[in-house]
Amino acid sequence: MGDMLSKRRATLRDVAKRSGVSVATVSRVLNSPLQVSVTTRERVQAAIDQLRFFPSPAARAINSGRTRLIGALVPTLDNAIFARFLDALQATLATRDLSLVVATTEGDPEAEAVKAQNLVECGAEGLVVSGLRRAEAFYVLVERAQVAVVATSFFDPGYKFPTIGYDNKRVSQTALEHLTTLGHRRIAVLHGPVENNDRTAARLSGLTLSAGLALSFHETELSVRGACAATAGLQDDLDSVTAILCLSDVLAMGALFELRRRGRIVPDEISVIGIDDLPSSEFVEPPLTTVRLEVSRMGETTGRAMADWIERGDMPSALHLDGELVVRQTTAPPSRPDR
Amino acid sequence: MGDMLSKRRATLRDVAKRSGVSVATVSRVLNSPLQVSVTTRERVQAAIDQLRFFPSPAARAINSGRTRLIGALVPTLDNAIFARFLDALQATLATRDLSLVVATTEGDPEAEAVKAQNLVECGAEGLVVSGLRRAEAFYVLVERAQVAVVATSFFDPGYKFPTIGYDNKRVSQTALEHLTTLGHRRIAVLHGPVENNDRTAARLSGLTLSAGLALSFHETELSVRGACAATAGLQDDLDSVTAILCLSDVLAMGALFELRRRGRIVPDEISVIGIDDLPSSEFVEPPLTTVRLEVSRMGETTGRAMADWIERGDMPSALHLDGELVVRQTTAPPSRPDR
DNA sequence: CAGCATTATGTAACTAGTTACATTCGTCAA
DNA sequence: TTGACGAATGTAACTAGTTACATAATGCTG
Repeated sequence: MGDMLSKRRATLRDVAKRSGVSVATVSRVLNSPLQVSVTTRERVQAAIDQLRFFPSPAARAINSGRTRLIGALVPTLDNAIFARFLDALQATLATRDLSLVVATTEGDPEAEAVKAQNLVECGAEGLVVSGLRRAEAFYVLVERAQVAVVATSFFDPGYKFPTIGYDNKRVSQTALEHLTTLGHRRIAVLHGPVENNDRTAARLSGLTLSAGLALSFHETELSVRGACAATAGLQDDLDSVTAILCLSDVLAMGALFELRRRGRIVPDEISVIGIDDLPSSEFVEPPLTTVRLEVSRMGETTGRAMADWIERGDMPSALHLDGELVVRQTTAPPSRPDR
Repeated sequence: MGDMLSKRRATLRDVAKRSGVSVATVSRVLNSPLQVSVTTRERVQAAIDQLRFFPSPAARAINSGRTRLIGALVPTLDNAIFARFLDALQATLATRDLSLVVATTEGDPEAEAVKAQNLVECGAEGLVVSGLRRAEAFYVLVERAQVAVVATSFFDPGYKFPTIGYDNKRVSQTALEHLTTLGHRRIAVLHGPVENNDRTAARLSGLTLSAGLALSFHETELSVRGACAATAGLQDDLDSVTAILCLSDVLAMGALFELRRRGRIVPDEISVIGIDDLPSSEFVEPPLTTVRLEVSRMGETTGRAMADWIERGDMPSALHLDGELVVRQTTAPPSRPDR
């Protein structure tokens, strides 16, 4: 035994020396063992085991020019939507032997640019971002580092990068139409912060005022707690309104909770609709009517698109995913149609 | 202008040639600009810009011996617990200039070992795993690649790797004690799959039968839907039992939902307690009594521990986090104390 | 103005692998 | 016996950076 010398990690050269062959042969044992005769192969393998040799990823990367790393930039992981998206993205990339590096941005484009720089510096060959607002620094970085970029969570064929996602404007329209079709005319809209969240902005832009329609907008923190508070803050408005349109399910849950606390019966007295369709949306009381966005499909699609781009060089084209209205039990015609 | 030559990415040598200095000088401009005179610095910078030079991460890594990458292996991202954990972990690592590579294992140790191999091959200097069961291949890998490993989601000072987490046994005992203190004696226990989930197993092991205590165990898929079905399946048992102890909040939510559907009043007719304290646990109806596990603190702590280990070489010691009983409104003394 | 310190820059040897090309050796056919 | 071929292996030059050391150029002091 001669392990005592191992202060430093063993290198290819060490293995070569110990087994009395050249570095090339050791490299072959690692990468194309069949090219090496059985006897030497075994000898080299023994040396590898004895020295506990492990090839340096960096050295391999420098030769192949590949890191097999994809970076993802999302506002937060602590949100079922992004978590599910990343779960699917990671799984899909894994099937293509790509690993996923994640960074969170809090929705701030400047932070995104900084984190993107980090990701690229640690070797990301491609970046997945979400939302449409980028900082200037981001474009500079992409130009410099020549990384592939796919933007998700929205759809816009005219965007600087390929986009994979929903037409957020249309999605909120779907929700609104459902309410208006039922006969609702005076509707409160509950939405998360518009600042740094262009998906919210896009969804809002879908809610245009048509004749006889009265919309009141209420911004709140994007959380159950926030939505509770906002619903509580609606106060008297609550009486003048027959439905609450929540721009995401988390908010709808808060609204439902607060309405129940105040003894308002949903959907008899007031209707509620969300957007997203979280796993738990089906299980709140009453089960939530919502517009389903299949984020895990978005994740898969994004993963495939990115892998194809990186691997085969075919830059993906923008891909539109459709939101699907899921009618459950929180919406009904207004009890006292007011118009 | 002379950009037309840029078929290949520009290297340090290219920049050196173009600006008429040596490679060392270019390297200095990049890493310690103050050592270079203003005039040459500007000249070099100009060349860098013109050639759109971007230093190769791999080449840097090979010299520094550092990749600044930490790998995390979790069963899934599509679970608020792990997502929050990773969110905190990522954020903490980011403050130490480390990036997080994630891989999901579905709780399968074999899959974990394979993914761990991938992570190490793409350069991870440390691995964060969760749960205590490892595949043999995992140990071999760690030995070979000399990576730092921190195990989370449980606490065991005698474990092969430093552990950061809860004493799952004690956590479930806390929940059980709360119920017994209230006077419950006949309790149904709802838990997720034991296979490939040692946290569940540990929690179960905390539920020892003491005199006069009757526990019935019911395994189900770890989801709201699964818990609904399981609760429905309880059928007649439901009458003989005064409380349901759910080994995680997701299950408790399913139980609550199904109980309401069946017209059982919680906590008057039956008590329910969970473990985890999800963000929404406070907002279900009625608000869920549970044992809070601060996974984001676990994430922060793990991040710090890992960074210290990697950076300063101090291997962390096992760290125990306490679960905290949060009494809300789903538990009460049994209405018809049976004994 | 010599002497010496300081600053700026260059040379070349590192990091740890991969790989094109050259060499050696044995086998078989002519 | 010689030439050809293929398999096995070695040599050395790559990959793209960093850095120890050497050298040149400048400034300041005595």
